[in-house]
Amino acid sequence: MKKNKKESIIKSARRLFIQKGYQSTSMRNIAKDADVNLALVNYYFNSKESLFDLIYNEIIEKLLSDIQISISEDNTTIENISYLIDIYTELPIKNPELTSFIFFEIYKNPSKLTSKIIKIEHFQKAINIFIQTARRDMNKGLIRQIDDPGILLFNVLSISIVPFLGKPIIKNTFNIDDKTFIAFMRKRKEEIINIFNIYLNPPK
Amino acid sequence: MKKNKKESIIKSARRLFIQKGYQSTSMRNIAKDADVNLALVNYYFNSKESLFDLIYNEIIEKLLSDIQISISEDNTTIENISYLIDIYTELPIKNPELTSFIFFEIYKNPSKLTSKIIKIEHFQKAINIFIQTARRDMNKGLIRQIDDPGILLFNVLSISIVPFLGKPIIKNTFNIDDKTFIAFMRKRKEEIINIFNIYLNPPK
DNA sequence: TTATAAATTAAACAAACGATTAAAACACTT
DNA sequence: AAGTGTTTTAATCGTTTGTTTAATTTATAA
Repeated sequence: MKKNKKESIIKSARRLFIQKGYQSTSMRNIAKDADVNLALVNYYFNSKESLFDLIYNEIIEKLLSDIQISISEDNTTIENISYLIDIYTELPIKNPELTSFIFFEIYKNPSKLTSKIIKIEHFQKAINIFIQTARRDMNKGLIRQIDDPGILLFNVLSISIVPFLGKPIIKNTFNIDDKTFIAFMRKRKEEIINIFNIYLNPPK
Repeated sequence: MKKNKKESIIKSARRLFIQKGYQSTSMRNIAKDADVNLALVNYYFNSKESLFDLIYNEIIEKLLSDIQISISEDNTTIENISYLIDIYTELPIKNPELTSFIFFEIYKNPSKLTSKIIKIEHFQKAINIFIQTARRDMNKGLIRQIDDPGILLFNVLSISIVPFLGKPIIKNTFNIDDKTFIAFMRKRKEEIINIFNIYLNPPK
């Protein structure tokens, strides 16, 4: 439990920022949680905002790199979709509170994301690969002709990431525990893949 | 601009709470926006929290009643799905900031939703109608055999509501304006209906 | 008009906030 | 052991927060 104090500040800050958001997390919260003097937080990280930015960027990069490694032109479109759904089903199972953090913090300050545009170029690149692969598979007759593969990708991401945004709603509404919820999500994962499989199957 | 002061406080509070969330909205913000003395806010509504609850409940009720009126056993499953997608595509177009407000405030305090369980009974009722209608249409051979119609409903809701949670992300990533965004959403609406149409079409 | 209640205000409360200061404790080299 | 730079601390700064007080204005009724 000794450990480097700087590290434990980051650890506490990450946990609290993700759990309660920027506004609801105070520097005193962080200091107390890390078992460290308040002034030390400002000593290492000059301000609350810069500490937050550190954690924010860290998370965005992780998320974008995940989407990148799952999409490849060596895959079929169906495979790309399956991997995407899999990753974005499993990732929030491991980090249950991450998605709503992302959404809300971006929502409140979209420009912060724009400043990370360099990393987003990789994201855009992955999108292009997905679209090109889909066009290729359309020409091959492997999948149905669709207007805009970008919308398809968007729909895949939408449907896979939403449960974890709405987790508290779902858990409360249907009155289920964490284990049941995760089982529900895994079952749903197969179902979603099935939906896109059937949808993309070219009509005879 | 005269109007009842109590009403204009509610109006300002609603706008600010939705826009900035609970924590980032101060009583002084609200008072100034409503052009009213600070103490008057506490005079009419005893505390910040109870003022927030008022608005919160109002919004939840609106949202749940919308889902209720779109689902009916007189519809086919395809119709139920189409109406749902339509409503939840159009609703956030009119109230762009509503969805992320809902998600985040529920996320931070799920128990607040539980206390509205009476209203949620109506929601549950609508869910049951959807499921029964789906089972009926399965027996009729109108739609494909599916394991769990609840998951289907859940997927429909997921895919239709997500764009507005991610609106700032999308707008920034793809660098588009509001009009283009709305057009994109409307186009996508047809696409989504199409996906479920094809998916549910019973295999010969 | 006068009495009574409701609406509205200025002022202040204690508590919490992010940030800074200046001093103390520590680690390290010479 | 003395000196030096880094790490850590207690204390405090000026603001902002939600809420309350007590006084004042306005509306209502007798």
